[in-house]
Amino acid sequence: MRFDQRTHFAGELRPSDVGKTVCLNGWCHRVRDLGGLLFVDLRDRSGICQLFFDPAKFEGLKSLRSECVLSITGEVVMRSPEAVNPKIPTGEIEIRVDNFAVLADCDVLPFPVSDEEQMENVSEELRIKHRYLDLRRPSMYRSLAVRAECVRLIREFLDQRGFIEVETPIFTRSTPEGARDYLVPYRLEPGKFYALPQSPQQYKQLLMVAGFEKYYQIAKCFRDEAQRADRQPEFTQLDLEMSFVVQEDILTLAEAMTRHVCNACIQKFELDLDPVGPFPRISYDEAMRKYGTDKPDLRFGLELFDVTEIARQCGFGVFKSAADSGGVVRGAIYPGGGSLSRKEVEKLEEFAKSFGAKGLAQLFIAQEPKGIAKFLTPHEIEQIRSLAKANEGDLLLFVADQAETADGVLSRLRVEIAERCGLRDKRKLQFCWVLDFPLVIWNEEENRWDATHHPFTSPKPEDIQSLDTDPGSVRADCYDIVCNGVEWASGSIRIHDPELQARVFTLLGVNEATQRSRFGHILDAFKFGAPPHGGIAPGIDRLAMFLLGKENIREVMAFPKVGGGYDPLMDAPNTIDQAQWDEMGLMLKKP
RNA sequence: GCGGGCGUAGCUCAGUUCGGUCAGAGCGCCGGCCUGUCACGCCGGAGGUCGCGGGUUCAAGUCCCGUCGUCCGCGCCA
Repeated sequence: MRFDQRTHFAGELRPSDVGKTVCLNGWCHRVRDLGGLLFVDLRDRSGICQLFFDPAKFEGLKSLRSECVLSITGEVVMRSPEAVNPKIPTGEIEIRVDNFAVLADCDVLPFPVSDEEQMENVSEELRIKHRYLDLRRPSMYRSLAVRAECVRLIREFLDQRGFIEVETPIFTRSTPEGARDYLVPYRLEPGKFYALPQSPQQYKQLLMVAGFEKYYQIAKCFRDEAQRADRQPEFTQLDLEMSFVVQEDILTLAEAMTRHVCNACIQKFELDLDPVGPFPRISYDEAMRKYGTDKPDLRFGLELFDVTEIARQCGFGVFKSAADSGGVVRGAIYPGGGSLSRKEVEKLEEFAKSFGAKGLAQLFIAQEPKGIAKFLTPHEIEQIRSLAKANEGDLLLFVADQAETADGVLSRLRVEIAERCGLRDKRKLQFCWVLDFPLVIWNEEENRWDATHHPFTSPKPEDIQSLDTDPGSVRADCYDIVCNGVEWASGSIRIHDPELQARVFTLLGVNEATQRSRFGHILDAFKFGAPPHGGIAPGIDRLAMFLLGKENIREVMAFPKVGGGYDPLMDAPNTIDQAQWDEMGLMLKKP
């Protein structure tokens, strides 16, 4: 089809363009047919401009339907003062159309594309099935534009500092550690499979051995695990690695980059966010002690407190037995919670139970303390009040259980309390560093040590001596960036000494034969002059979520999948032809 | 793997408590009217396997059982 090329973008026309004859290409956003005159809002990537049609001059105006594709020529004219629309940037002018052509018709739409308010409630599956329509909405375009700008700023920042961007393979080998792999059958040897990378971890270390020194990649990662609002089966990380660095070098670089990228985006897109400040640093131990989690939301205080020692001595059976059986008694503070109704407190208890608490003991701080006060002496109550830094009118909530359970419950309760108290400031992106993770944690079920981060993470040099005697006490050169209670980036200094790497593998229960078969390539590589190196990997999708204030990762991905990893747009995954089964040498196992 | 919410017109929802004028609304769509709208307005109309299957009942959108889909969460996510 022939059509005239546009001379201008619809959203950029202003009174200064009055008198010009322009050609616009775009979509029919909305039609207003007043009988003796007709208006169309024409939309393109840049915005919206009102078109004026004189029905006396044209045939076929009935073919102007929502979301059809239009090409028009006409003259830019001023609107009369009372006809100005202050809601849109082009509202002072309109186009008097001389010629128009419908380049493509549009069927009845599955959802109201032009109505952002109604689109809020449209089912996600339907939006994703017709994503090409959903993405026509200016708000969706803007989300992807912010995301693209993040990536552009990252590239610019790292390129200026001498990094080289390298692509690593999507077809690689399975590493049974960590998440479940996505597998791709290998045609030439039936029974063998590629795996899609959970991250480019090993490749980037090999690039360090190769002497690239400063590498990054905007890398697709694949993990076959259950989805969440902020997790998709395939997602994107900024993967970066540097040689001849210590932990401080990575921290400095990553923090500077993050602040630069965020603040530039906030400014460019006029995002509803305060500038991102320096990142506080806290140790893993401190995070666990104060917040019960290694990803604390630091927009507010509400520190947890530990009353195990008081509990051990007290006359309250629930507390005492928990303390005596190796558990803990920890608590959270609800400022002003003394005025909550019984029903509201019950809701908090239900909340706690849904995360595994057996109960939620309450202590109301007042002239006449209530709740579990009757089981405690005035001295004990005062000790607890002091530990909790509580004042009159506050409510203290306690979980008595094994430390892991108590922390799990209380860390979530703390966030819930903050939410109810309006302490989760939407304007704030509170990044922080969490440092000094333990190298390994004991896996009760499998009866072995697991790597906290991954098996290539270096122990702190000063802790290596305890590797064999007291592995649980060994800290790692490992660091996370957390933002508003969400893990955003994770990194470490890597082991570059094959002997130390072998010792760590042995600690993790990976025997020598398995080390050879599964990690031989990287152990070999390290024998040929591996430099000290380390890196970090922040999530690109989540960064876009932070900046846009989105709770859902699908809002910042062009073509996301729904719940079970299903893509309603492509109808994938799907069956394959018998010939493809045969060619792959595969058969379906009968259930 | 588990728990909870939702599933009724193209879209968003009401109706499900307590089975019986209960096939409804707004938007969209179609037709008509309309010379300054911008969520245009007014009049009229079409449109439904109440997710699917089974059961109870004289009678099921409504109650029971099963199942599928989706959303949120738990487990999982080196």
